[in-house]
Amino acid sequence: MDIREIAKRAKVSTATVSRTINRVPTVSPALAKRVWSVIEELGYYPNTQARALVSGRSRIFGLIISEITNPFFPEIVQVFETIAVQHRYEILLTSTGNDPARMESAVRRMIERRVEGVAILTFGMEEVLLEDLKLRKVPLVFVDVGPPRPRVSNIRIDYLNGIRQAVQHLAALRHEKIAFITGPLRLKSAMARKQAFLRSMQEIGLEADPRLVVEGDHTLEGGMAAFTQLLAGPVRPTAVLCSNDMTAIGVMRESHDAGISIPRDLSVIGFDDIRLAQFVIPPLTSVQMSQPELARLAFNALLAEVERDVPAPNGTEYVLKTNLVLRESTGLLAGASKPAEKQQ
Amino acid sequence: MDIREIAKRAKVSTATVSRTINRVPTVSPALAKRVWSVIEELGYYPNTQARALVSGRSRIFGLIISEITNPFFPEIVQVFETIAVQHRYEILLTSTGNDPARMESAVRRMIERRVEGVAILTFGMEEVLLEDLKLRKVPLVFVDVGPPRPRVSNIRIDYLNGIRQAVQHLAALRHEKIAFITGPLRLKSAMARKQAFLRSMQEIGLEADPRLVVEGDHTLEGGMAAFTQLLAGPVRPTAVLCSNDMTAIGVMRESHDAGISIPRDLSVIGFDDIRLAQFVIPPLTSVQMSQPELARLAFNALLAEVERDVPAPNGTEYVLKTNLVLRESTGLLAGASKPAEKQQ
DNA sequence: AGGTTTGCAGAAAACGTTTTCTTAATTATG
DNA sequence: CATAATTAAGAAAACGTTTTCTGCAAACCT
Repeated sequence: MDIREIAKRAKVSTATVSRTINRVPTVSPALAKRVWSVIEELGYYPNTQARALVSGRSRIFGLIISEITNPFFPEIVQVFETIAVQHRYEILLTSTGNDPARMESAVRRMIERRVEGVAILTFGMEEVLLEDLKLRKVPLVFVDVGPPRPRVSNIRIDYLNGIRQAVQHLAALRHEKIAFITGPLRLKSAMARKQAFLRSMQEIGLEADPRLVVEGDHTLEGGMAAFTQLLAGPVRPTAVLCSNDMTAIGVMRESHDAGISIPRDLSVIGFDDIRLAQFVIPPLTSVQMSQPELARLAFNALLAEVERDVPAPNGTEYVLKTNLVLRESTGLLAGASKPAEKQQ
Repeated sequence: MDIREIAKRAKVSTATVSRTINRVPTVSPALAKRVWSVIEELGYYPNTQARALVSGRSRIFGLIISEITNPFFPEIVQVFETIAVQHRYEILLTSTGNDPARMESAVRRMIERRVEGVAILTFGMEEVLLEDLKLRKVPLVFVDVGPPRPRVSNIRIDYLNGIRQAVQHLAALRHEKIAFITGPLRLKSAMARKQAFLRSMQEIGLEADPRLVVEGDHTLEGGMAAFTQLLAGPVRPTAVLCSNDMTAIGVMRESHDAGISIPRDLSVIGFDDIRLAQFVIPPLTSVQMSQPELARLAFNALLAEVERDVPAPNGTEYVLKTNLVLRESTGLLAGASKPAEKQQ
């Protein structure tokens, strides 16, 4: 059943049916009513591929993430999808596992489906592979990529704000031996978090002991391994800041096994503030990077680019703040006396 | 840039280009080589919507799940997507939150995109809304829906196997006051799990105290609430079996706050065996329902239906087994003596 | 009243492929 | 060697829409 069938039964041309469906105002109410009633009656749904073909608009956005099984991403996907549906867009989702081969295949498939834009939320693994997309003038939005280029927008995460709060929070609790477990350092975002940590330490005159900075991989297991490594090292940290929440949860898991009590013997801070952070024991203090907000920014960046009729010379830069949210995984350094007492 | 451009430059007809791309064997190697080199040179990617339009095959499957933020689903999505890509299919993903309105919109969008099949993994919220799909003869695969119908396959979960193991495991540890926290009972799957529990209890002559069966909602918070309700009740359970892992994790969280030690004071068993179950403290004993396997079954069911040239009168029924996996959240009833001692 | 807008709706072209139909050239057959 | 069968590749139709182009009638101006 197609538009011609509708046209025939409503005794109008296919053009009129098309105009009716698309609510073009020039079609007279009488005809429109007739057309709609036939459409209802036959349960006709227009064929999107035919529409896309002639109109040149697929109404599809691509969404590239690292791993859907990483709890950081599902909420982003959820929000992105919800907004997309509201705007009558469909989304083509791919987890690439940060694997260049899979990224390439994803990009290719998206081009073949003629997506109108792609949000790349892999936090720093893009660059190389996306030439094809740029070449085809597909609007893109990245996280943490350099300065905006034509049709390429950027969401800059203000890591420093939240991480500084975290470091200062620990310092205020008298911690000085503060460890940092990084993410995989080939990710720009992981590098940026590490830099923000180092800088925050320096700002308040604390030495960031290189032996207390170890590399993780943003997974729970990676967090466990990294913490084991810290425990085996020469300096025992009293607090550990992690590049993401899964890492922090790994640390909590491992320290439980090692009989280290949180927050009594060790303070732990995560990053991302995924939902699960509220539910671990004890609830995890974390630097929040709002996932819904990130999804919204990414979608709107694409939409703005698509709907712009005068193409801007460059994409827009958006900024996402980060903020510390206090829970129960941090505490006063064991054995630290209160300042008042110290002064006496 | 389109197929005609390629044809012109390779000095062949568009038909030949099309045949080359689709690896139709009748095209001579010499021509094929010429065509491919032009394709490479120009970086040409075929337009999927044009292909779909004329061939009548969209190479898209729909995947409807309850909530992507529920940790049970991401792994399913992951595996489903991976297999789909291998078969050159794309997937249209929707979380419906079990909301009929969202389900309806999802179905409509999928029909408009002319999906070739839809996997509905909502575990028992389908029925009503899918008439449209059935009407259009779209192959479907459900979980836990009744007997197979034309073009509708079914994955039957063998709940009893795993739940019986769980109940018998608890019984073997001398538990008798075994509570059960259900899922939302409007889900058929939740009902089925509850029934399997009741039956397993009965089989071994244990009374399932109705006061120990409370309704949860398959969320962590729901688990906390349900357990609180149990604690406030007249009978204190020594073990609790949960309709899914998130519920069980909620119970663990709540019992920690209430100073109840697991497994010393309380044994807890989950259902699903999501990855997180291994990482909670203590690691959660759970009834495994393999998510990768489920995803594979669902995809293959659709693929089989699509590739069948003689349409079978009915869809196929697949069965997914469940099995208990032991970890550390279950233990001998406090105060129970060993059987040998008892007999002395 | 005669010409010029304006408004509505149909006819037909276009979108980029696949696929069917045709044709020309080659190979097999008696 | 003539004819039939086979093969390779081009021409053209088809897929289901949107959109441009046309045409006609009604409304508007001097």
